[in-house]
Amino acid sequence: MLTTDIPPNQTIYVKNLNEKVKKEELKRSLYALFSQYGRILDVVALKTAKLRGQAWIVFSEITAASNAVRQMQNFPFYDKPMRIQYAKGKSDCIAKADNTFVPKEKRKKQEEKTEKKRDGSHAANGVRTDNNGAPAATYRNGKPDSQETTPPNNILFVQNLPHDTTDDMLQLLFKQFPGFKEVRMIYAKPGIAFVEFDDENQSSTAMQSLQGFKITPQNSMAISYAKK
DNA sequence: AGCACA
Repeated sequence: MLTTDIPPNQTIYVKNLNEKVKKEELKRSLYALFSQYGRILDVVALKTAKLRGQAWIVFSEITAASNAVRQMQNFPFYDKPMRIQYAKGKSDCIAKADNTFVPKEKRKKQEEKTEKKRDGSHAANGVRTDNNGAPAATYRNGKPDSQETTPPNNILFVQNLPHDTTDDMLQLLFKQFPGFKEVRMIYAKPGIAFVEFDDENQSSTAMQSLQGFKITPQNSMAISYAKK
């Protein structure tokens, strides 16, 4: 029996996570890593005995979840390969948007009755406030204007990072692009970093893909070429 | 291994 007999869900269930990573950092890194597949509505992680080492990532689209399940399968994350499946149930933030949310007390045997269609209430706005309808990432957009100000460089200059961003978090994001060499955080100046590639074609690809990428809902990465 | 939303 494969782990794939769970029906597709817009929420993915990730296990075999490194349990030493603190919860907030874990959530931020997961958000950063998985935003490349689509808009993320919520990331849930608990550190209780039963639930540590696991997380749920809620996408706005099932297709995003499917791609994430396939493409990030066994991805080495904090030195452990991620094991990814579809979640078994529906996430609360989705249920709230659905109006099918049942507060915690009557969680026991709650099954949906055969309601065919609730007209009117589609695309409900009850979704969590995490990202106010802003795109999770602008990785499909063309050239940012920061590109026009400084001539191309194999080293990128990244700004507007959360102040507790670590090299590893940035590395997770940038190392997916060919030619990645290294990340250098400037700890004396929180919020910025340099990311080096082998050549400027590669740095430019990474820049366009990650331009505006939201590491947190408040922090869109601003990427430009480093000055020579 | 472990499927929740404090």
